[in-house]
Amino acid sequence: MRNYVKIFKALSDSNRLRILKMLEDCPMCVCEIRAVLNLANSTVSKHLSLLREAGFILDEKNGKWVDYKLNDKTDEPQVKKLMKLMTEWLNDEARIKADKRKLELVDRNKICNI
Amino acid sequence: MRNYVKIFKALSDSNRLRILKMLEDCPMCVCEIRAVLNLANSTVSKHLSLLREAGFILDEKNGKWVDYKLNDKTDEPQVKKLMKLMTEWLNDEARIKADKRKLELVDRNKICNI
DNA sequence: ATATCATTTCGTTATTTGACGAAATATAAA
DNA sequence: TTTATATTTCGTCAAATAACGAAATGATAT
Repeated sequence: MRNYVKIFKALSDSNRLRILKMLEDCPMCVCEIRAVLNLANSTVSKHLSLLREAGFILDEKNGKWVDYKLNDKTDEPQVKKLMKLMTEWLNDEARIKADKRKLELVDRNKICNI
Repeated sequence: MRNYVKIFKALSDSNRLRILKMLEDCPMCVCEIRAVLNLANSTVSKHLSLLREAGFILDEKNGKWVDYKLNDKTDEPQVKKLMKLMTEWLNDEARIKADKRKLELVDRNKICNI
């Protein structure tokens, strides 16, 4: 039960939904996500840790960055099912489409250097 | 987007999940739910209004009671899909099974009269 | 019409959440 | 090894949430 609540809580914030939808396109580091969402770095980091604890994403060290990506191969059936649904949902939302466009222009070598 | 958040928020509370699982078995009034969950009447009423606003349940006047029931025929695809999943999920949880057993013993003519 | 009773609304309180900036950590580059 | 920089953790604050009891509402039954 507790785990179900954790999973649904992870999905019940618009910034976290935006993050998940962007990660469908490609892995991203904290400062790339920050550049799109216009949030503080620490805020993005917190959102990512909630998504990770719920099982939706994985992190991977990559040079000086930490890349976050969807946990596509999860063996948790609930998470797997919800991630599948999420790929079908929200695709027509203006906000989501705008995020994805903005994401294409983001170059981690330029936008970092806080 | 706002609607997605509302839907997931509705599912991200254990008392609301317990309510939804009980409603799979039969419609219930506020004081029946209250008797199973051991919450104040007003608290149950609030949970029900959140579930209703998210589209998961409907209410129907029935004599002096208001019966709440699952909104099985909803035309909102997200709600429909999630309700389908919920019927498959949580069935083995001890808490849910206990709720359903307790529910069978509840007689609204006896347990109301607060 | 009045009394009864299920439900909702209101006001309050404690807890959780989402945000921030600053400090701590860890890795890469010089 | 020092410096730069990406990320996380910590402390704080404002807003949202979940709980309660009391009061208000609405419908039934006497």
